Amino acid sequence: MLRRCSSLTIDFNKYGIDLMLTLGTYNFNFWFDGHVGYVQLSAEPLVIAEVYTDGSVNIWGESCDKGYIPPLINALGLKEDLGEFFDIASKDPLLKGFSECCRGWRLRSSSLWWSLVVGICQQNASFRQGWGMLFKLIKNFRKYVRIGNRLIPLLPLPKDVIRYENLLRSSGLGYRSETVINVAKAFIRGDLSDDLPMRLSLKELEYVLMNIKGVGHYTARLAIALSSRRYELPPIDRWLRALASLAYGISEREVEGYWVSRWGRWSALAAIATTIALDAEPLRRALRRIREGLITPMVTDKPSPTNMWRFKEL
DNA sequence: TGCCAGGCGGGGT
DNA sequence: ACCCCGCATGGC
Repeated sequence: MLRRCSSLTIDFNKYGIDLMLTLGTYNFNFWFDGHVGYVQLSAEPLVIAEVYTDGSVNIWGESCDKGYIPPLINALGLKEDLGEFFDIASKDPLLKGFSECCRGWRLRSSSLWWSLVVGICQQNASFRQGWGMLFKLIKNFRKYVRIGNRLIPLLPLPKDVIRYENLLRSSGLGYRSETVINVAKAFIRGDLSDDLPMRLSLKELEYVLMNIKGVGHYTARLAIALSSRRYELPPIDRWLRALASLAYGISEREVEGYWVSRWGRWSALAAIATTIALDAEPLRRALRRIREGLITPMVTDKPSPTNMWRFKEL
């Protein structure tokens, strides 16, 4: 049970933010319904922002400390100026379409812990499978909080997944369960903490994360991007490597160096945006989309990054 | 029904 | 620095 700590209205247009896109991309049915979104700002103590697409915001918390504004700004990228990113994107063979449809998009950031879980679930799996795992994981842990007359599912914490390890397996994570456990133990030990992204350089952070068995370059860099709003290190996987090789006309081994020279401090954001632009379709189909110039998100009846919030099951 | 999918680590060379 | 393989699971 939470108390409403504060109500405010934010002029998201002033910041160039499209809330429908920002809340609706890579989100689940139980956190966004097309009208209102729930964004967890802190786990302990629990603080949740209830964000309506018209810009009104309620802050709900166990206790009403005043410190919720910086996390809110951070979670929604309120002060993030993506002008330079979209300038590069507007001339880019992969993201030209994205720069036209999606200027108001901002990445919703999440805690380092949850960002790692997200990354792990994308390993060696299709987009659909990975997000299906996360969906089931959240539901299986059955942690809810009541806001108004809604029950909002909460993220499991490191201590939860260690206590109920079996729920990872039954969420379909397969051998990835082991990696999630390793990460959870690192948080319990104190080797990892959610404030690490602010304290360490990105290279240091990457090094620390990669010390965990099951976390490699891809997962570490995706987690860094999702949790720190710093995007210098691109998570480049087989999928993006092949797509960039085709779009830029370079060999796969040249992709990472070229990607960074092209996108600079926006490298990881560009990688994530590419998945949105191509609806995270499996490689074959994504390659075909590039050849056919279909590089903006499409309206489909299948789950995609921009429409998956509409699905009650994944 | 096999085979593949936004990786990874451990084993080779 | 490379290359190669097995790996739990779910979807097709």
